[in-house]
Amino acid sequence: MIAEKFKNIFEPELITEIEKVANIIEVKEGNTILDIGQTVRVIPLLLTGILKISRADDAGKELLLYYVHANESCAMTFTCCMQQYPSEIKATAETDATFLAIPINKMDQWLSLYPTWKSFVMKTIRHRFNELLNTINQLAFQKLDERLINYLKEKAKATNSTLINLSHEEIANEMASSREVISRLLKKLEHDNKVLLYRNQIKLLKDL
DNA sequence: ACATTAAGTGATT
DNA sequence: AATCACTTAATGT
Repeated sequence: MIAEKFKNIFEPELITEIEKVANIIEVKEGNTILDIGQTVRVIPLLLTGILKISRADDAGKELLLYYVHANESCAMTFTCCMQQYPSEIKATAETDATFLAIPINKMDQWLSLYPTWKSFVMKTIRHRFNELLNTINQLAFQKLDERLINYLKEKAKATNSTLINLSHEEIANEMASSREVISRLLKKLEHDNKVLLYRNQIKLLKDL
C-alpha cells in the first residue's frame, strides 16, 4: 500500500515495521505541522505534497530555508528528535500533504537494525546540508534581486504553476526583507517583461 | 459610497 | 537595502 513507495529504498522487514508503527497524517495547505519551540515527537516521511521549512528571527520575521518534497524527510527533525531538543524551525504545508509519522524511538532502533534506514537518514542529511550551504551562499553573496527571482522560481515549482498567489508583503516576510523593496524589485522585473503584476498575484513569464 | 488592504513612490539613513 | 511617510489603486461590505 503506502509502503509501496519505499520498496526500492528499504528492505522488506523494515517496510513491514513501518506499516506497523507509522501513522498516516494528512494536512491541509497552510497548516503548521511543527512550530519553533515545539518538541519533535515523530519523524515525518513525506508521501505526497510539499512542506515549507522556515526559520524566524527574534522579531518574528521569517526566512524561507527550503522545501521538502515527496519521499523525503526533514533532516532537522532527525537531529532535533534524537536528543529531544525543541525545534529551531517551522514546518508548514505548502500544499495539501500526507506523511507517515514514525515514533522517535523507532528512529533510534532502526539506525542500528537496518542498513537501508541508516543510509536513507545519512542521505537526506547530506542532501539538506548541501541545500543549506546553497542558501547560505545566496544570502551571503547573491543580491536581493537574484534571490527574488530564485524564490519565484522555487515557488512556481512548488505550486506547479507560474501564477503565484502571494502579496508583496508575504514575499518580503519569507525573504526577511521589506515590502517596499520587494515591490520595487518586482516593478523592475515587470519592466523587463519577466513578470506581470496583479493584486495578490504574480504571473511569471517565460524569460524569467 | 465608504472602509480596508495592497501596491507604488520619494526622501532619508 | 531598510524605513518612514504618504499617495494611489483594488477589493470587500
